[in-house]
Amino acid sequence: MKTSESITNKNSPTMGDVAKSAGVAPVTVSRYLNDPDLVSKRSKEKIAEAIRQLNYVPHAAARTLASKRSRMIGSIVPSLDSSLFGRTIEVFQSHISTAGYNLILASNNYDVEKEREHINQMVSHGVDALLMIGNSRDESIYRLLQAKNIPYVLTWTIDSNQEHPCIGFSNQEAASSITNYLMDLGHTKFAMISGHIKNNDRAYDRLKGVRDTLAERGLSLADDNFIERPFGVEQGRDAFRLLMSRPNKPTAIICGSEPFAYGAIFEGKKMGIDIPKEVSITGFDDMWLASNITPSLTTVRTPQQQMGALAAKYLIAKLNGEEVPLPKPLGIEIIVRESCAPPF
Amino acid sequence: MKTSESITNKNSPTMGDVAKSAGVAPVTVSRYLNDPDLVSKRSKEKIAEAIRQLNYVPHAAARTLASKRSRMIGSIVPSLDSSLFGRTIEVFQSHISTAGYNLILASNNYDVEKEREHINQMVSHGVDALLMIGNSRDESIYRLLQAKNIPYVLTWTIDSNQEHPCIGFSNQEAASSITNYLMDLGHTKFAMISGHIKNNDRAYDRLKGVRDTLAERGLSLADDNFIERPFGVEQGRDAFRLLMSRPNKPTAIICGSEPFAYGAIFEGKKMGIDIPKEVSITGFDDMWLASNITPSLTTVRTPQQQMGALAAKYLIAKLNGEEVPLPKPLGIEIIVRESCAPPF
DNA sequence: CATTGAAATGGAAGCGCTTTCATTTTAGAC
DNA sequence: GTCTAAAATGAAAGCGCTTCCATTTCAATG
Repeated sequence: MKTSESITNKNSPTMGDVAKSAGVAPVTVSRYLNDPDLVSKRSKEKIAEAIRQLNYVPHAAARTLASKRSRMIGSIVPSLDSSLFGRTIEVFQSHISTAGYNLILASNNYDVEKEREHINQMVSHGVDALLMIGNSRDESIYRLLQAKNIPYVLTWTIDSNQEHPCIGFSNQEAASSITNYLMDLGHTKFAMISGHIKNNDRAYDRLKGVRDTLAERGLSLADDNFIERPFGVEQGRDAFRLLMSRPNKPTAIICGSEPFAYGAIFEGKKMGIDIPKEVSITGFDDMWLASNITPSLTTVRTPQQQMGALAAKYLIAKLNGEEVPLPKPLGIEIIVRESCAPPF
Repeated sequence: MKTSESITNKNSPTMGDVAKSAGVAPVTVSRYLNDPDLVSKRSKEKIAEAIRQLNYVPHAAARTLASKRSRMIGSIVPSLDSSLFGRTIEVFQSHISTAGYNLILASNNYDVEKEREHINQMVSHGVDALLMIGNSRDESIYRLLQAKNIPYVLTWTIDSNQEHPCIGFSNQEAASSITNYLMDLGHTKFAMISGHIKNNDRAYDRLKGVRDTLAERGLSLADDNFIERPFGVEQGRDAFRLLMSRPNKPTAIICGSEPFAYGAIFEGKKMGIDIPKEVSITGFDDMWLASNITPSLTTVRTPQQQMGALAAKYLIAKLNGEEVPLPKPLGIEIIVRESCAPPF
C-alpha cells in the first residue's frame, strides 16, 4: 500500500524530513551526522533540534549502500557454550563499539561448513572486517575476503607461514611448555585428553606440541593414551575414568582444554584417586575455576581478553587506512598450582 | 582520507552483471534469488551458472534498502563473561540462522545507557526483530520499537503487567520456591547474596521473592544480611566471609546468582566452615559446575537454552506474519543436592 | 566598499537492489 | 491455425543515504 504524501507517513522520518524541519538541505544533515565540523553552529542546533523532535534514526542500510561502509564487523566463533570465546568476544565487541562499529556474531559449533555459510552471509551483509578463530578453513574463504578487500584477523592461533594476520599465541609452544614442566617433575608416562583435532588447528597444534616435546627427550604418547573427545566436563570425566581404569596408568594427564581437566579432577575425587599424588593433571586456558577448584589446577594461561582487545585495535586501525605492524605472537604463562607433583 | 582510491575498487559483480552474463534482465535475477518458482528452468540454469562464474554475492544493504527487511535480528545481553547468557544466545542464533537471519549482538555490561545506545544502533541497522534480557529499561525504548514496528521479546523475565511479550520464568517465584525449601528444612536465619538490584529486574524480583516468602511465615531478611555485589565468584567469596565472620551468622545463604554460591562454597572450604552442616547454600541457574562441585549445589534450574529456542521461534513466526499465542511463563525446578541441610 | 579565499551550503547523480505494472511468451483448448 | 489465460519476463521508479561539484555566504583585508 502506498501512502500518498502528507499526513499518513507512519513510516520513519528520513534525512529529508529532518532537513525540511530544520530548514536546510538534506546534504547538510548528512554532514552533521558524518562530519559535524563542516556545519555551522546555527545549522547544527537546528538540525539537532529537528532530529530530537522527529526521533530520527539514520538508516544504516542506505548509508552502507551509498558509502560502501557498513560499520559492521563480523565474527564467527566455534562455541559460546563455555565462557572461553565469550570473554574474547565481549572485549572485542566493547572495543569496536567504541569506535562506532557493530558486531555481527555467529557460532558454528565447530562445524567448518557452517562457518563458511556464516562468512558468506556476513560478506553479503558487507561487513567491513572479520574476526575468526583459528586457522582451519578452506583457502577459498581467504580468497573471497581478499577479493572483497575485507580485512580480517585470526585469533587463538599463529600462522607459521605468515600468510594471514594473526593475533594469538603458539598453541604448540604452550603445550610444549607444560609438557616440559611435567617432564622436569620426573614424569614419563603421559596421557592426553584432547578435543577433536580434525578441523581444529588449536587442538592439533597442542597435540603436536606435546608429541614433539616428549620425543625430544625420548618419550612418546602411547596411542591409547591419546583420547579425543568433544569438549566438556563430562567428557573429561569419561576420559579420565577410562585412562585410570587400565593396568598401565599414566602418571600425568595433559588436558587440551580446561573443562577436561575439571572433569578429571571431579572424577578423580569420585574414584578415590589422589591428585596429584597418584596422577598429575594440567589444564589449558586458566579459566576462573582453575584457581578455585581443589586441588587447584596447574595450567597455561592464554590471553583471552587481550586477544579480543588487540584484534579490535588491529582491525580498526586497518579500517582507518593506517599501516599496522604485523602482530607478534602473544606470550603464554604456566600457572603452577597444586594439581601436579612428581610421580610416586 | 580514504578517497575512492584506497579501498573502493572492490569491483564486486552486481545483479546487473549477473543478468548480462546470463542474458536476462536484472529483475529476473532478483526473482531467482527471492522466489525461484517464478523463473523458468532455462533461466534458472543460466543464472545459476552466471552467479557461479562471477562469484556473485548479493548486496544485503541494497536489499534491505529496497525491501525494508534486513534479515538481521539484534540482541543485547548484559554480559558474555559467564556462559549464562551465552547458552541462550547460542541456541537463539542457531535457530534464527536456520531461518535465514543473522544475529547482531552486543553486550552492555549491565549498563542501561549502553543498552540504549546499542538498541538505537541496531534499529538504525534496521534489525527485523530484537531479543532483550529482562525488563529494566526506559519506556521510550519500547515506544521506539513500537513506532518502528519492530517485534521484540524479553527473556529471563516475565512481565506481570502483560505489556511486553516475554519468554521467561518468574524470578520471584523461583526465589520463593527455594526460600520455602529452606524454611521447610527449618531455617530461620537467612542471608542473601545478590547482584545489584538497580536496573536489574531479575535481581530485584529474586530479592522480592525471598523477602515476601519469608514474611509469609513471619520471618525476614535482616538488612545487613542482604549483600549486594557485582556478579562473580570472588564477590561470592567476599560476601560469604563477611557474613560468616559476624557474631550472628545466618544458617542459610540464598545466592541470587550461581557464581556467588560457588564462591561461598570455596570460601567455606578455606575457612573450615562445613557446608551444609554449619550453613546451607543455594544457587540460581544450575550451571554445569553445580552438580560437580563439592558439596554439590542445591539450586534452581532456569531454562537457559529453552528460552533461546522459544524466543527465536516466536520472533520468526511473528516476522512471518503468523498470529503467535502469548507465551506462558516457563517452569523452573528446584534441584536438590548436597549443599543444604537442616540448621544444627 | 570592493576583493578574496575560506567556510558553509545546495543540487543532482547514483549505490544495488526490490516493487509495481506492463508486456511478451507459452501452452492448452477449440 | 486462432484464442485465451497463465507463466515468464522486462522497464522504470524509487528505497535513504553519500559523493562530487557548483554555488552562496562570510569574515577579514586593503
